[in-house]
Amino acid sequence: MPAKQLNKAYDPASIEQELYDSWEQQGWFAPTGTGTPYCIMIPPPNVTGSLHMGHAFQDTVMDALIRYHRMCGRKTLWQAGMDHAGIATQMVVERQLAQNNQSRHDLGRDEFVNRVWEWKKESGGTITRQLRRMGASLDWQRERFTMDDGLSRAVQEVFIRLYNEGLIYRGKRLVNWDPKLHTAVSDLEVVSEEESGHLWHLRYEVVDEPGKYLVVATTRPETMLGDTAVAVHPEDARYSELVGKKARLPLLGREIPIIADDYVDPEFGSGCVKITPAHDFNDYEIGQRHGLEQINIFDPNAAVVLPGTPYHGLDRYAARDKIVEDLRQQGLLEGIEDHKLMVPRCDRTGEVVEPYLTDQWFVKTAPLAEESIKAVEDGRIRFVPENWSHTYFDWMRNIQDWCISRQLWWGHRIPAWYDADGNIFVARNEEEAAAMARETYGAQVELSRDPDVLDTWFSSALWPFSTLGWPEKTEALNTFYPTNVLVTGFDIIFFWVARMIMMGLKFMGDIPFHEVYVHGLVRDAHGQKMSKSKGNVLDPLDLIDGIDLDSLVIKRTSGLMQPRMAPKIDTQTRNDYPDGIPAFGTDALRYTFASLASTGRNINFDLGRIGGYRNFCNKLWNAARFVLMNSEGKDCGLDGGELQPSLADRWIVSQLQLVEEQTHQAIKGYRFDHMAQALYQFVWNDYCSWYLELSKVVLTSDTASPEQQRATRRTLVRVLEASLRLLHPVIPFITDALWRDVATLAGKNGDTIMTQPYPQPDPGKIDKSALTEMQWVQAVIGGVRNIRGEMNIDPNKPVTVLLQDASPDDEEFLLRNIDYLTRFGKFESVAMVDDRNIPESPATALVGQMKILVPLGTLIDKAAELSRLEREHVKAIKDKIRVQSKLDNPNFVEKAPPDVVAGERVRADELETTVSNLHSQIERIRALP
RNA sequence: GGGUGCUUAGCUCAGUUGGGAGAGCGUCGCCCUUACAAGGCGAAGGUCGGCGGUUCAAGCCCGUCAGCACCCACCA
Repeated sequence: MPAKQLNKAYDPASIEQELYDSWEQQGWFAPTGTGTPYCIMIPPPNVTGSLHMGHAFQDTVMDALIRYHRMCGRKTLWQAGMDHAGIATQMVVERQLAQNNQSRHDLGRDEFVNRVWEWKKESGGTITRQLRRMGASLDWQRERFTMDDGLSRAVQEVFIRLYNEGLIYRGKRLVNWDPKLHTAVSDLEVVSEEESGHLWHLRYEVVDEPGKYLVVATTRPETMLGDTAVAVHPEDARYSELVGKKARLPLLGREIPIIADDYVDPEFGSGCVKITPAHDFNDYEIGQRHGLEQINIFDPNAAVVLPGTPYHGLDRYAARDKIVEDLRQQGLLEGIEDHKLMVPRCDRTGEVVEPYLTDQWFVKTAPLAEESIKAVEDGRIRFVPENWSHTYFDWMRNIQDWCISRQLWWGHRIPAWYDADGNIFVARNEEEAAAMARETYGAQVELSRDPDVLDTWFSSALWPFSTLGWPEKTEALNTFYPTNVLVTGFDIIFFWVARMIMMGLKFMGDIPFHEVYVHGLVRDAHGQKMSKSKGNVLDPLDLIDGIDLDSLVIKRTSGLMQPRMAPKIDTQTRNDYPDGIPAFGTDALRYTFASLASTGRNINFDLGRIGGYRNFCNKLWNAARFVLMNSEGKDCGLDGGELQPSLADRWIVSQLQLVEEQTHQAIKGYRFDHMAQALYQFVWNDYCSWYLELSKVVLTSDTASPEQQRATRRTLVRVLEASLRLLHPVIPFITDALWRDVATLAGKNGDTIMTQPYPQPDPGKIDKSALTEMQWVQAVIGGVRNIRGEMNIDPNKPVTVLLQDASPDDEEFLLRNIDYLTRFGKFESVAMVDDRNIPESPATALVGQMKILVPLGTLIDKAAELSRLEREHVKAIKDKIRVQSKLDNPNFVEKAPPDVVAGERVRADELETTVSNLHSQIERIRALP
């Protein structure tokens, strides 16, 4: 494509979609070659999900790693797939049914599950479409779903093996129960937050001691219906004589024991605690210790089931009100105080979770955890940043058994059957279970299957090997397991990371990944969590495509949990984005994420930054246009021919080696922010601001030789081409679009940049003398530019430049680079002077010992020049004092390393000259009329 | 109650064996210079949260205090 066809301005929308389609159609996302395998498993997004900023960030990081390693020649797989998300998905479909006034029970289990599958087929792939918009080079050919046949088989296999080893058991335990969903949830799925409540003080009479009573304090008076004891501290003198006696439970009149237990804090409240083993986790423990009865008082809706009492059928909160009122009337309510308490809610439904006694399945985790702790301790698995391993250890060392059964319909059905006596047969299918039963009984018996399904995280835990074909011994497993790195947020270390490690070690006999790169959570520009209710959510696709203000407002204010927030969000949004959000394109978004990917902490997404990176893309785009204009159809040294590289050519090639090295190092340490900054600096400052401008001197010169022009064109094209490859992992679209135009000019062949080798630094190409000389050129030009800027000299007005006190090196540099200097500083002329012929009133700048003089004659703005010089003078004096005081300190000279001392001496000398030069210059300007 | 992390320019953040304080955005001044005004050139701006210690030398190491954020936990 000829250069003139490149648009003048970078327009992401016009390139991105087309390129992605071509990548996918060509099959370039699949692993190829014979290199060392490299594999990342995508954390499978929920099938109900849509892309949020956290995904977009995480996927950018993973895609950058994948593209980098693919270009480095590794046989690279980024495993695609989705999670069936049990609760979330079931809720979506139930909500749809509810719109037609149906419940899942109206449909029946089979029909309901069919309906979920249908929904999944129609709208379950939103997020995979969005991933494509992000440029994610996932191997879609291998896409898996946690409920597909292969993965379901893995789930069943794992369940059966764990059961047979005694690592899965079934039992009646107190679990977290969601009374709305009618299912148990695991500890992790419960989030407790502080809420305002009350502390009720109740009087329990002591049996056989008329008039004597104990006062218990509770935040949940309704649970008193299930009390089976009152506890005091064993050493609490106030109550020691009562221990062993009985208390009479108010309202019901049951007699319950008064017991002593260390758990009770004598300082808190009255020092007496009511014990409800069936509805409180602590009380459950105490009940176990003391052999107390467990009285369940709720049905699955958390309504009271105590036939014959006035509370039967009341919801837990209605029961609370009535109980408190009844106690008051009987004079048994000692008092009520306000109280802050932690309220446990289900993270999916927001419902207050009820501790509830039910039969559930559990994984016995301790034996699995042991090996998993070792794997991190001995470094087989490394957390990045390292401190997350503490979080991991902490949890693993105190791990509780994992409740894996859910009373839902959508999920992997538990492979267990029961006979009429409640005997359990865990098997691959009903026939097998029946055969087992026959063996036990010697006769055919009626079996019923366990209705429950497994926790979604159970199948997620197998993801690193189930996706690769386990339990078959597949080639893919052999090649890609263990995977290289897991990229994830710290919020699911317990849910997922820990469990994958346990399952991987158990069933593969090896770790699931070598490294865990833990990133922060994406927040808004001020560190606030992005949430619908705060109205500060940014949709990655809106940043890519742009969105007008009204649409944004509508999006943010519709479907709110608290509709009364809408006006506030409306105003706030109109304030923050008066013109809506412009389209930045995927590459700019990705570059922004990369630049924010520093270790560990939160990622505050500042809209101000994405604009800067869009501009960076535009810069790159236009640099490419410039290069194409100047090299297409011209001799770029492809056919051989002598080359005479300029200083700038040698310099930029040297800088390229340095930035290549930095880039490799940055990726190795997962410091995408460093990578982004190094490449930004190189492309914008070194390549565009300096090199492209310097190249014009050769390209447009009448006197430059063909050898010089050839060398410059060659350098121009090759450094651009290498830069595109360096940048490609982060900004895949623009780099491929440009590369396809630039490649042949740089002597490269291929259909896409994706599969080109990643640039490797060659120390042999670093030309130190070029670096030194270029630094001098930059300093001289900088000095003159500074004078121009500060003196307000018209940028177009050529100036005479004189150099004083030049060393032989300075003179040599000047001679060699006079073309650069005249062109860049808009010099009218440049010459050496000695003390005798310095002009009347020059502005000055210093380069080492050398003085740059720009005679201004009567044009000089005396005040401006003085203030400029004085600023520098003060700074130099401060530096000088600091350095000198160091050198005056004998301890420093004795104890600091010699090279440091020597360095300071050199610096002191330089500053000495600088100060005196500036001083005399100031005197001279002052002396002017 | 335990634990972790953070505090550096107006804003968002880098600063990895302790040795001359940085970037982007924003601000100010001058320029529509033939790749790019989504641009060019120049400039201003910081007692690195407070205090103490170690050291010749501390943004960096140690202690302590303050503030912020998050995680875990059974105070009824």
